[in-house]
Amino acid sequence: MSRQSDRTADPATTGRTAPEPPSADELLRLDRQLCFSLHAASRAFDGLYRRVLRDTGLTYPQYLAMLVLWEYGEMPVKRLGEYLRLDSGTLSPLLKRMQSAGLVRRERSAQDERSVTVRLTAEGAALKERAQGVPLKAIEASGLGLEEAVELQARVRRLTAALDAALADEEKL
Amino acid sequence: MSRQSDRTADPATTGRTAPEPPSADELLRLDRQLCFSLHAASRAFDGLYRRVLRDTGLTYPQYLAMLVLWEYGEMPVKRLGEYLRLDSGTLSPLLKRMQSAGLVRRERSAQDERSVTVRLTAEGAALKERAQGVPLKAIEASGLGLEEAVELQARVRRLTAALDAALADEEKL
DNA sequence: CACAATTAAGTTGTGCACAACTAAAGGGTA
DNA sequence: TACCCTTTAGTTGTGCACAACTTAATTGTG
Repeated sequence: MSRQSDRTADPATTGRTAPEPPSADELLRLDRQLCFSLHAASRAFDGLYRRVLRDTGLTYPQYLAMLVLWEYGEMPVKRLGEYLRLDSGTLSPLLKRMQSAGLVRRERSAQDERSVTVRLTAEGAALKERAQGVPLKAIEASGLGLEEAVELQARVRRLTAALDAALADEEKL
Repeated sequence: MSRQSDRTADPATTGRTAPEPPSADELLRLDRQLCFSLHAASRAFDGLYRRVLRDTGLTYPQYLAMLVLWEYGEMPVKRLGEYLRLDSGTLSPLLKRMQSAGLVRRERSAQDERSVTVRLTAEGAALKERAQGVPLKAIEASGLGLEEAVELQARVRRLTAALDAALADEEKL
């Protein structure tokens, strides 16, 4: 049941691109395919982790925050945001929910009253044991080998860097 | 300014994996890197499109919906959701906003009163011209060549299929 | 035909992401 | 010291995503 457009061949699906530059319509079609794929992949990934994390009670973003805290220990909100690429507008309510769940505490720093230090509670630290199985399940479900996962990670990281640079460097675009 | 853990070597960053299976801690670290990268890449992509789409007034998900409608024309909400991998819980309010913006109309189908057909308005169809420049700007900002973009698209699509299959096939996980 | 099961769309509630803004603390310089 | 500027969190408002549920129309089967 092909749902292909009946008008023209589609270089993005045939894998053959004509030597002349693609038309605006062809670019829109490629854009559709690439954007859809990335957007859908991101949400599929979220869905997988939602499922795998179910019995830990964590959401996917909360799991990401816990991964940082498990690995590096307590740190200011600011630094956590740098790791997670999130600002306080997202982190403040996220951390508030995690505090309500008993996973972390937040305390104003004594040295710098502007800064708030995020610490794991005993419960939060203990949750690491229950999350031990998560990465393996996720990698298995992704159908990627370890090597492939590492390579994909590097590639995607370069992509992010390029996108952020484009956004930051040229205010025009 | 390495922020590496001081305890063990990190196969995910050194690019060398020991022959023995990775420890649970190493898997958590790899998981952190891969999840972060994918999640951050997705949001960086969103951010780029948010910027590039600014003067069209479209959000990124709205642009994705418009891409489908521009390419394939009117269709039921159900089918639009299949293209976009979105259910009515997301699509209903999204389409309502797009209708308020004058981009689409929604009409109950006469043949099947359960179904709602989504159609572009003249204004919505005309917006395609103003969006002609979007894909090129996006691809340039991503630092990908056309070939690379196509290949990445295929790879990411396979990943999504694997994830969805894992979610659907085994209710255990 | 009658009635249960299915399907399509919408609604409700929760959480994430981000822009724009506010509040408070810290740092630098005239 | 007094003032301004920067930094750090937090708040507000909007939109997306999804689970769970509701409503209404259609289909299938006895």
